[in-house]
Amino acid sequence: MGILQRKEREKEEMRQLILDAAHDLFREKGYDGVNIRQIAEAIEYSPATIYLYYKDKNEIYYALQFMAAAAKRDHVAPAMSIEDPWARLTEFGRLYIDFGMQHPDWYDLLFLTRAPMEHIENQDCWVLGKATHAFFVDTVQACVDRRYFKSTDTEAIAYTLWCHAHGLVSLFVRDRMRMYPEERRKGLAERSFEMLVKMAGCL
Amino acid sequence: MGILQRKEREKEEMRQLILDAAHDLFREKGYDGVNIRQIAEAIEYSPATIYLYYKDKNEIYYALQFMAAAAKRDHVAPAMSIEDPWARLTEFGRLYIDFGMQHPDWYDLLFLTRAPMEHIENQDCWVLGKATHAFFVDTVQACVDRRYFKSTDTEAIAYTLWCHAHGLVSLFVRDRMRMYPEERRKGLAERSFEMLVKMAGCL
DNA sequence: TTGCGCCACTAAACAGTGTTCAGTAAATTT
DNA sequence: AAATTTACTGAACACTGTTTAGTGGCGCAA
Repeated sequence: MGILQRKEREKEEMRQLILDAAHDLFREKGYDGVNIRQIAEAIEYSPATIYLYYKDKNEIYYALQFMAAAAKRDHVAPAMSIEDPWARLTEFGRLYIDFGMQHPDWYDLLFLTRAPMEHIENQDCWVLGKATHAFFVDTVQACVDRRYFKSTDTEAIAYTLWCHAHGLVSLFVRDRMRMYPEERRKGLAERSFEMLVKMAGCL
Repeated sequence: MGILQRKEREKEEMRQLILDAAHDLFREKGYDGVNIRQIAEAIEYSPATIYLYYKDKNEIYYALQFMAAAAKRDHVAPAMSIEDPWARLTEFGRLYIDFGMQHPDWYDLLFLTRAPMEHIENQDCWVLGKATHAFFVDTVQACVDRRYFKSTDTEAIAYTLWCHAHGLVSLFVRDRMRMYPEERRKGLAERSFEMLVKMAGCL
């Protein structure tokens, strides 16, 4: 039954080929600028062929979103092995923001596009995101246990920190910092993060 | 020359008619769900007529965005007359978040759609936004002057507060709070805001 | 009043999307 | 070798935003 296996492998390779092409085009032209015909041309197949491997454009979208979630997890992974909860938390925050700044398109895909997780098809991405979030909350909990915060409302603390990091990145990614000159934006973001770290002790 | 005046008035009325129809459809179906033909049908004119009054769909978009900016300004206006800077700042924050929660579509239009302000056509909206932001920064400055904060970095303080409020609203608006059960999300947001207010004294 | 020109308006088309379908040729099975 | 299944495609469909070539009526000069 080697033929079936080969076919299965070829099918998977084709799915990956499509995804890689979509990914390249996406990074080059931004997400909205890519259409099915462009992907088809990139892999030298007809547009209709794409639909033999992905149900619709959304499925490609979801697959890319999963890639983004994995990339984010890998980006913040170094923080996970830090022993001290407080150092782990701050480094996690720093890396989270760093990821958003370095990969605005992926951050956008993960957190700024409209409700893409409502479809069951994208559960993989959602599971990954929940795992990362759980790790984050656990770290906050560890800090709470060691009395790094005044408050013991772990949930609210975690959410407040997340709000700040997400707000910071998304204002940057969606270009809502125009009142500050270009060259000062990153510096301002860094000062704000430092400020939050100091302030967090008062939470 | 009353005829010219009448024509001018009719032209303006038509522009408003289109805008109102677009606005209604937008609130009903969300922004992406509305197209030119639907707007045309709503006002009982042909699609081509729309283009006699607005250069393209973006111009309608910009006009709606301006309406959203005005609605936001009106929503937070009550805070502006509060004497005490600290009370003014907290009430301003509360109303800002309240606006986002009550009008997610408008908030989306203002702060979450991709770089809509890069076009000169939408300078009106931008001017309005900058004015509101300047008011916000002035209030923070007044608090700094009265030593409500430890830090004297007005810019960073203002930005940090904005990040939190914006992050809070946008996580809510773009439905990224799925790890919390529906009925607890608003409560969590409120606890987070209260926490920030307390924490702000440590900034 | 009459005829000319202008102006608001539109039907129909165009170009670009995502997506589907009938047909084809090759690979596989019988 | 014949039958069937598979992988693929050209051409179409339905739906976008937008443009164009008119058309009919209104206002104005004669």
